[in-house]
Parts: sequence; C-alpha cells; structure tokens
Amino acid sequence: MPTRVLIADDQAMVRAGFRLILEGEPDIEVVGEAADGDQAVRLARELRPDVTLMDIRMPGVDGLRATELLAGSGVADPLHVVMVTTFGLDENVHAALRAGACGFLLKDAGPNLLIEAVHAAAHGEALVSPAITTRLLAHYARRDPRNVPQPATPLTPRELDVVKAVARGETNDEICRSLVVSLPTVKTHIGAVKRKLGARNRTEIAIWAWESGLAR
Amino acid sequence: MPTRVLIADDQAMVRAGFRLILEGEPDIEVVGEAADGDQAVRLARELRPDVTLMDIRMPGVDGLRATELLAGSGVADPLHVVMVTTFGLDENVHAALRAGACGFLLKDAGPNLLIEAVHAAAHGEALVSPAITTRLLAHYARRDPRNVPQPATPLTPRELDVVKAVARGETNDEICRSLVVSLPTVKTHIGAVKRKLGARNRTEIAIWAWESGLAR
DNA sequence: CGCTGTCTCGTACCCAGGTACGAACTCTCG
DNA sequence: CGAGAGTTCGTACCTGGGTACGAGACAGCG
Repeated sequence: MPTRVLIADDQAMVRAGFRLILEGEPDIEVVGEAADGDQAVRLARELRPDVTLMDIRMPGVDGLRATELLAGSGVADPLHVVMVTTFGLDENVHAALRAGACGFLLKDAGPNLLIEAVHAAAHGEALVSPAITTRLLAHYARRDPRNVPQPATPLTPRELDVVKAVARGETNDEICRSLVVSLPTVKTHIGAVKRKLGARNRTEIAIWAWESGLAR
Repeated sequence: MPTRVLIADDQAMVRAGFRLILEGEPDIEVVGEAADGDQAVRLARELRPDVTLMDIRMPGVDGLRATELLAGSGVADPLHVVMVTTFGLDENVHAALRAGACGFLLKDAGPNLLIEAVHAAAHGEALVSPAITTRLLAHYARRDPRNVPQPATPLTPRELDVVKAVARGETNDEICRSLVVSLPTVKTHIGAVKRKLGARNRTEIAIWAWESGLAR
C-alpha cells in the first residue's frame, strides 16, 4: 500500500509542484491539500495521512503551531510531519523539532530529496536538507565529548560515581548517603578527581563531566 | 564543469554499483576507484577529486584513518568526503565527523540519496542517511535549551554575568576581579541567583547554565 | 517628587568544602 | 606470597562559599 501524503502550503503553485513531483512515484499518493494551518489540522484528522508536508509560513495558524496541535491531539501517532520552508533559520529548526517534526526541507532542495524525505518520514526516519545538516553537524561536532581533554591517569569506577554525583549538584553529604560511604571517603575521592582533572573546585569537576558527556 | 568523484571501497561490486548510479548523472564524473585506504589517499592526492565516497571498513588503512590523513595533509581543501557504511553505529558517526567527513550514508540508502549526497558534498554541504539523522536529531532535541525550566523572575544582566562566570568554574574571588566589583557584591548576586533558580549551591547554578545554553 | 529596582558595598557569622596527614581492608597480578 | 591499586575510614585544620543583616548611589517611572 502506498504512502498517503497531505500537502499543506498557502501557495497553490507550490502545492501543485509538490503534487506533480510526488505523483510521479508509484508508492506515493497525495490524498489532500491544505492552504493554511487550520485546514491542515482538520484534514490531517480527517484523512489520517502517513506523512504531512507542512510549510512553516502560512496565514493564520502557521506550520509550527499546526504541528504542535497535531502532536498534542494524538492524531497521527507517531507524528510524521516534514517541515518545508524557504529559509533555514536555526530557530525554525529548533522549533520544528520541538513541535515533533520528522524532517526539515528547504524549498530549493530538489525533487529527489522531497521524495526521499517522504519515504523516510513514512518509516519514522528523518531527512534534513544538506544546508541545514551542515549546521546540525557543526553543532554536534562542537560538543563532541572527544574534544574534551581526558585525564592523564584515568578515573576509577568509584571516582566516576562521585563525579556524576557532583555533576548532579549533590553536596558531599548527599553523595556519601547516595553512595553509602562516609564523608571522609567522599572527600578523598573528590580530592583524587581534582588532582587527575586539574580541577580547582567541584564546579570545575561538574563542568568537565558535562563537557565530556558523563552527565546527562 | 562536472563534479569529479573518487570511489573508495574494497568490494568491486559496490564500486561498480556506485559508478553505475553516478554515471547516470550528467554533471557527475567518476574519475577513479580505490580498493583500500592507502590507495584512496594516493589517488585523492593525484586526481584531486571534488568528492570522495569512502567506505569505513576497508583492509589495511580504513576509511576513517584515510579521511584523517587527507584532512591532515592539506589535500582536498576543504575536504569533501562522504562516508559510506553498512552499519550506522554512533561511534562511527562521531569518528567520521571528527575526521572531517562531509556526509554519512548507509549502503541501503538508495541511488537518489547517493546522488544527492555527492551534489551536497560538492558544495561543502552534508547529507546524512535518514536513519542516522533521526538519532542526530534526538541528540539535538534532548539538549534543547527550551526544555530547561526558566526562573519565575528573570535574571538581571549583572546576575547573568556572575552565572556565566560561575559556569566557567571561577571562584568568588576570581569573579569579583573579572567583573571589577567587591567580594560582597558577588556574593549578593549569587545569593539572588540561587533564590531565583532554586539552586542550592553554585554547582547547581553551573549545571543550569549549561542546560539552558548560557555556557558554551 | 517619591517609589522601585538594580547595583554596589560593608560586617559578621557559620558551615560545607577542601587539604593533609595516616591507616586499615580487599582485590588482582606477577 | 608480596606489591600495588582501589576503596574505605579517621582526625585535624583552614579557607572559601553561603547567609543575614543593613545601607548608600543611581536609574527609570507614575
């Protein structure tokens, strides 16, 4: 059975273009079109498409809000919305993800990516425009735990325990209770960790834990 | 002028498949094939392709190492390597990005994505397989600063300054010097911040700063 | 004008955090 | 078995962090 797609965009020409591209595919079927967010939500509830192509900028209820509404109302569960927009502003990407979108395309992406994005979304996977992916990767790489300096002598298991506790903001007293040891023991461990990491206080230990991906 | 592509994969069938797919495109030209990492590096230096499709698993020098070598030797500047692999293990993605890769494809991706990935890489952009993108996005969304509870009463500019300093691991003494105020002032501000954030100590302030995206 | 909020500084006190020893016990490993 | 590493605990001491006051200077605002 084909993937059923709903197209939501305020420009009729864009909708027609999308429909033309998608209907060239045998396993994709366009089941409806919406011209604004309100209509998109209503049609999604009625038609239950597998995938919704949603423009961000639309009159009245915009694409982000519409996606939030769909996510909130339990329709389309799980939600397979591919956001489509002309500009790839970071805030939009953030907002789209938060709204539960599954994919993010720029309109200059070309037909192939559109088709692939629909296929991916149908499986619950996500395809993101290359231009945006580049920034996403930069974001990912910058926070690469491997870029964080590792201690010369590795931390022992017990020391890792106290580091995690410190990174949760626990006091020494809380740590000694959660690890079921005495207070001097906690202090000993923290002292060792400080020496190994070159940290000057517990806050620097917490920072290291976050940067290195220990705390999450 | 067409995009010149080098294919590096130890399996002849895979290379032939890639070549077939890519040569169907008018603006893509396959200029060479390599069967291992060593050969890939030598050919890349010699042929100067616009884009290199690089398998991760290859005998001898693997794709990751080869990419590192290319990045280090100044060849292909900027580096346009699309990693190709059968499995999308997180560590591979991480390592590939660190090595300077520009794109990451699973071999089950289909011809369209391969072509689009080459086009994207030629422009310095990145295309990532949907299956991997999904995890990448989860990573991105989980650290969304908007998910962090914001204080009821907003922090004043000066308070934000001390929060940032705390999140850098500075002591009160260092803060009062870097902000050019007295020590009691710093303590006053930190006290106010603690009340507003509901933090019990400076470490929790630092944690909040990292979660909310203030500290980077 | 007086009110309010912010930023600033001071003094005094308390305690959690950090340092510096020493010393058991339990492992593993050569 | 002896050596070393890791974990545990103790005691003593000092400093930095945190709290509780009060108060002056300055800005914007009704």
